[in-house]
Amino acid sequence: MSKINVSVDCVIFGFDDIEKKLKVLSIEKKVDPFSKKNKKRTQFAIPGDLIELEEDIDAAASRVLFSLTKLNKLYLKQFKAFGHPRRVQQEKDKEWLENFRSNPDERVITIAYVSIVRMEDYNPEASYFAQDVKWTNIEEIPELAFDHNQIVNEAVDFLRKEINHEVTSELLPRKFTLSQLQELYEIILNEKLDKRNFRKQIMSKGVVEKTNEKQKGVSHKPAELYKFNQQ
Amino acid sequence: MSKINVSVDCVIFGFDDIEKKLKVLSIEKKVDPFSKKNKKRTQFAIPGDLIELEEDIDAAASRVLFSLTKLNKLYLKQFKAFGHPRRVQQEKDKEWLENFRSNPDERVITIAYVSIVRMEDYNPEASYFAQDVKWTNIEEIPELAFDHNQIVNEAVDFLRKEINHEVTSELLPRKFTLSQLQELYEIILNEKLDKRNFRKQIMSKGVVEKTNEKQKGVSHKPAELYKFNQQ
DNA sequence: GCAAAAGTGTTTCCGATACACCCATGA
DNA sequence: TCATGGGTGTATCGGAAACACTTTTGC
Repeated sequence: MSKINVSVDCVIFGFDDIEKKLKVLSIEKKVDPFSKKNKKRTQFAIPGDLIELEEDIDAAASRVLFSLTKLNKLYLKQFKAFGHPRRVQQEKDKEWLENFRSNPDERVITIAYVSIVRMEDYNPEASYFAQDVKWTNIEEIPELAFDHNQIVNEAVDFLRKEINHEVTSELLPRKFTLSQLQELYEIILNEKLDKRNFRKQIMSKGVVEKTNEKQKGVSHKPAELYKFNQQ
Repeated sequence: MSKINVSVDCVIFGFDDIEKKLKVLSIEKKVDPFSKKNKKRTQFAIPGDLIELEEDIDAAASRVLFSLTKLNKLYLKQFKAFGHPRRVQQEKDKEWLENFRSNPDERVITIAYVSIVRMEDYNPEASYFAQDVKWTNIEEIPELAFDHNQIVNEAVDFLRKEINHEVTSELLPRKFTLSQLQELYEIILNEKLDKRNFRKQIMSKGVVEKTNEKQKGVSHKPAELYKFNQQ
């Protein structure tokens, strides 16, 4: 008999079109479910929970994410399993585990997922053992539960390696300027790109096309609006 | 209470320097531990087993591989978790599960690892529930237990994508010719490479250096012997 | 007319590819 | 002397990178 608790954890990146930042969704966990809200003891984490007995892992990731944040229908991609035997046995996590898990001392293996969304398209709402949900700049992530800081760091590397037009097509309004698209790449990759080279590259891949509309009401030359090609 | 069986499965590639083939290590499982050897019912699989309660996943991969094949000290790299709820509930696997698992009907999530070795450096020996171990050409893999065919296929893709000098440095004798190295790449990638271009590329990366020795006893111009640079 | 971002081409560099002949050895 | 694999260089192509000025608008 060697059955083990298995969880999924979701690193949800948010592209903030206003602040022009890449953020990560974190939940603030109720540590003690019976404490008053204003005398709360809390802890940050990324959304995650145990998977159910007969549940597919990918499905578990979706369900868990929804149960804690009400986010729905995200494309979640598995990127790595984390399973150090004591990854949930640090002092900082003890109280929460005792209040929310039937076997708080037992190890948990977790399978981590990533996704990225346009922040303004989604409105996460805290639910279940999350008492708050928020977006945090990736340079300002606080101490998280368990080994979640490590998971987030590896997810950032994964995202930067895997970025492509399929990813970015979900992160802009339907009609967008090439400068917006470039800015998005710059934010994810955390580096400046050359405007002319970027445009050449995008156009040569043929993934976007002109809409024949232009920006309006900007106090500079209005930009052409583009859209992603279907498929 | 939602604890789940978690296993590791190891896809061990072998580079066969004689036949010049890429192979995969498979075990022949005892299906019924009490049957006579010559009336055996068997089934092929890649080496894998449940992980233990307090065991690190990477450590489990090493232990399980050793327990079934006596292979030791391989560098195993995690590449993906597989967790379809019915991945161990096909008819073909039933008998083995009933004989070797205390809860044969229960789902198992597995975390898959890859490694690659020089076949002639390792001598796998069947052990535990393996009654035979063998190397199979990757084009000739039979039906395997569970979803192991899928796991092997994904491992091949992973290997081809990740091939580099660190990988290949373990697969040749300490002193080798550039033709041997090229052949190794050709076998892993399953495509012919241009001799001059290959040499230029290898030399420009500076990962190998001359030993100032030459092949002996070959009935053609003897080749220079090279070695990998330390570090 | 000024500030602000949009838009646009050319040159350079580098790595990838294609390609064919002479060399050293054992038999 | 012949069969075998070893060893070598150059030209071409294509993508990546560097780089600066003109245009259109709102104010």
